Amino acid sequence: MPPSGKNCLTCIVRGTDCFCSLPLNALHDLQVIGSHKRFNAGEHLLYEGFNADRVYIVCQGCIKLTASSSEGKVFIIRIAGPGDVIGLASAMQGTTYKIAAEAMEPCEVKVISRSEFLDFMDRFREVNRNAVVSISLDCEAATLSARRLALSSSAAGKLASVLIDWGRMGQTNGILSKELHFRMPLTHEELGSMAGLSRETVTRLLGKFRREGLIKLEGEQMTVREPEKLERLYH
Amino acid sequence: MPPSGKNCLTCIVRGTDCFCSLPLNALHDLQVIGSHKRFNAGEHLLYEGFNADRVYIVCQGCIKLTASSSEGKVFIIRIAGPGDVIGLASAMQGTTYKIAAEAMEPCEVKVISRSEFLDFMDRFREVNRNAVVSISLDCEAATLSARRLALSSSAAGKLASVLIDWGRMGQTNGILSKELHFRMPLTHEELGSMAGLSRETVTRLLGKFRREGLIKLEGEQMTVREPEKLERLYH
DNA sequence: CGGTTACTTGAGTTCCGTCAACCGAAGTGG
DNA sequence: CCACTTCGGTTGACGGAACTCAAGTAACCG
Repeated sequence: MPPSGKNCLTCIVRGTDCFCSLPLNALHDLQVIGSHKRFNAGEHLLYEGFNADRVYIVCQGCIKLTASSSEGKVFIIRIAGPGDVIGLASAMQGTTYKIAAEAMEPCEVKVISRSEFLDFMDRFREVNRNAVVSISLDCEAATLSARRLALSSSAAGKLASVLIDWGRMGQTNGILSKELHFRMPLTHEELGSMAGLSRETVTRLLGKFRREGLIKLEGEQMTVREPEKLERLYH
Repeated sequence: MPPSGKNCLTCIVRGTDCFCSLPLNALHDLQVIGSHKRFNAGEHLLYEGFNADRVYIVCQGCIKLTASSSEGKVFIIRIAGPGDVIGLASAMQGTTYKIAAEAMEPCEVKVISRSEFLDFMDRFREVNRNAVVSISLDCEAATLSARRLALSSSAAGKLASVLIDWGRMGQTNGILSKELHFRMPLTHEELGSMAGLSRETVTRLLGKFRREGLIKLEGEQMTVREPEKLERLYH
């Protein structure tokens, strides 16, 4: 059975920063409100500028949150996964979405209208609390992106920062290990979109990092051998 | 009498996105919790990395929210003013502050401990709602900064975007006017810190904008004559 | 008047984006 | 089965934009 199985009560997607970590009575409510929906890879859940009249809770799959310029340049702010809520900040303000959301693989989500979600928040203080934490996480992710782009003056620093942040999230070996070992399914193009760099520059830098022994690549597996050294490229 | 006069009930700082726009009973509570404090220009309210155990409500004055690199480079994420809450996102997550806050002029703030604030949120659903909106605004500001830095490839585009965003906030003529007229009290250094540019580049670009008739400068008064044209520099 | 802060301008240099060509793998369709 | 396309990655050459360094001006203030 997939993580969700369309049932919020038996769903195994939980965790400290997971929106769905709620007491049973709230989960009962969550189960019956909104609707379940699937998206294929490449499909958009929502677009920038649209009226923020609903929120999405990710049940399964990865979703790119992006901002685009009129010339077609794309910036990836964050990649949302199971347990994340999408569109919450804009919906809470009752304005328009400030970013777009695009499925990176086949995804399952729960769609809840703004008004329904507001009611849901009013009924349970835990929902309120989790919503606040969800938006806070969004806020931190955006802050981190901005800081990266503004403070690391070199392309190497920006890319290093993206790799390390990504690695710290998806680390597959123990936290205690000095090395970071993780899956890196993103294309150079996507890494570039996160770091504000061109695809070619990403290729060149990853090659350089590899040659210098800072990272190791084996297919989708990436190992950052010396996180501190990589981090110091920030300069 | 200054805007606040240390009394939340008679304070005139209100507005749609103001945290203190609350019903009377909540204001009564707000009046008695926390403590009132003053900061001189240049003093720090909080530093990056510190335990997020309190939040600040700005009563009066402007406060820079900044991120700094180890080399001393500074990035200004946002400038908070009366009615804004500082440190909320980090406090809600119970982690550390991700940014620093520095008074730009003599300021008055209300300091509330994290636990006291959480209680306050639990007592009034309106406080909850306003806290959510406050964090959402933070989130949007950070997103805007990130988008600016990532998507505008030229320095001119970044600076233009900072000027226009600043202008739209502090506009002193009617909203209907095509031109943006506003106070620009920031130094070139500060503008650079917001746009991710060096001080010299800001000087050169402002000169260029002025020579091209895109903006007009009279002391602290700035007029953006052709916002659309300036905005198109985004390229 | 000296000291500080902000702004201005010039010269030199480097970094990275762009353009272009090319490779290998995977998928598609007749 | 093979020609064709697409996608992701790689590498080289080039040029321009912006950073840095440096020197100098202007305004303000005790």
